[in-house]
Amino acid sequence: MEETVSNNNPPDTESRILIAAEQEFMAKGYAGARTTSIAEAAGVTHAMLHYYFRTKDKLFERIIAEKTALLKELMLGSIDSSDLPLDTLITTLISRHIDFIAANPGLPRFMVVEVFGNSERLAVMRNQLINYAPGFIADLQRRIDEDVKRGLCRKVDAVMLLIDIVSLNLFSFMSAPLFNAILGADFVGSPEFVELRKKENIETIMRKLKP
Amino acid sequence: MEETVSNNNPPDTESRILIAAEQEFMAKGYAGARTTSIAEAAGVTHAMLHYYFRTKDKLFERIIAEKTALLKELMLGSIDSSDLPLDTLITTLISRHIDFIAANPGLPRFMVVEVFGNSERLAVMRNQLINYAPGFIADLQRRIDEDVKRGLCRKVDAVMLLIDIVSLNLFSFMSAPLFNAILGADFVGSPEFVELRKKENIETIMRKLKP
DNA sequence: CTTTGCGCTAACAATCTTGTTAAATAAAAT
DNA sequence: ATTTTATTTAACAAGATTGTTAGCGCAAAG
Repeated sequence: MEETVSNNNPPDTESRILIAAEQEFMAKGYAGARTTSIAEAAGVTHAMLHYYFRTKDKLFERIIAEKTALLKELMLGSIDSSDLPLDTLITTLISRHIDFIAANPGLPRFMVVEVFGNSERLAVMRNQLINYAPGFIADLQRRIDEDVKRGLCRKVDAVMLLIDIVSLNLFSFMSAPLFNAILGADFVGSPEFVELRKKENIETIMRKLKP
Repeated sequence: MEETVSNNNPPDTESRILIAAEQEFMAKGYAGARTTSIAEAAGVTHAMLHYYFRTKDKLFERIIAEKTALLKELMLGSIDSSDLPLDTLITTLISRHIDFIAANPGLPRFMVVEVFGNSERLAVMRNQLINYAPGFIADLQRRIDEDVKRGLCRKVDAVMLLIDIVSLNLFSFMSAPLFNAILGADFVGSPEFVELRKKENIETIMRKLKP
């Protein structure tokens, strides 16, 4: 098994670089990040960064891979819950998604800026996740269609529904400074805001589905 | 009156630099943009860029100012229509907003990355727009409350409603490559997608408001 | 004990990037 | 026509940024 970053031992050089790199890349993006700053933050010579990861690019790919793995976990978790009744499923989906975002506050912005907006990087990530998505979407559509027949749900496209959910969940966290400017300092990220958005978005989506 | 960029004369040096700078900054962000690339794309010596705009920073501020002016126009237009009935107002709001985004495809991403996510730059933009926002929000809340009393509308917070609208409208356009990967090449940006999102988002928001 | 390999450091180097400057040219004013 | 001002160019320069390399020390393997 590979060595993990988070154990009780003091982190070794490689881990320290990875931790610093994650912070720097998330805060400033690929173009804005400096390998020297990363090395400094990690408390190592900047030559060490190249010794362990060769290039800035490869170090970045490594961080992207970690983040992709996180998304994969999230998706697997969603698929796990897919035998719940439709309304419970969607409530759980939104709730889990927002909890995930709250636990990884910088991630949405990072993903949109560095991956979702970049076709090449997106293709790489897509290949890592492609096995999970289509099955889940088809499954969700089937579930919706069943409930439509029973008169419990309006006819809705699963992809459009997921787009709505992701949009509603992600945007406010991506634009945290904007929303803090509107709603008061440090409101986004507070447990109250997290719960508020959950409730609000679940309500919005449920009403969209009601016949 | 100040000289505009878009007239029939061949654009002068300053305009050419501005056009190239806009493209470069929108495509790569502040950190990723190179003044030499901008100068090259504009077909001028890179010294000219410094002659006209002194520094990369000042050039960037100029682009930000232009984009802020665009947003200001959008907001003014929204306030103009604020004497319509509530449902028409919101339909118009969403429709106008999405048309605006479709006419300025790179803008949402640029704004979120370079402004909404950056407290200092956000403060500058906020000062340019602050005169318009609070009045509009208060106005909208008053309109909602009126309709609530008449039993035409559910009790909803105007700020939360606007957050929902902006989230639903912006996110898919910001993540165009992601959505194209899901929905098929070049789907986002097509007139069909624009109209689809309009319809979908209006429907979503209307259902959120229904008593 | 010696040797091998790994982690590490310090110094160096190539290229990129932003910004300056002195001088040439064109345009405008007097 | 002459002076003044604005625009442009080419060359230069400082510093940042990524990446390399030669060699040191140390621990483990032989």
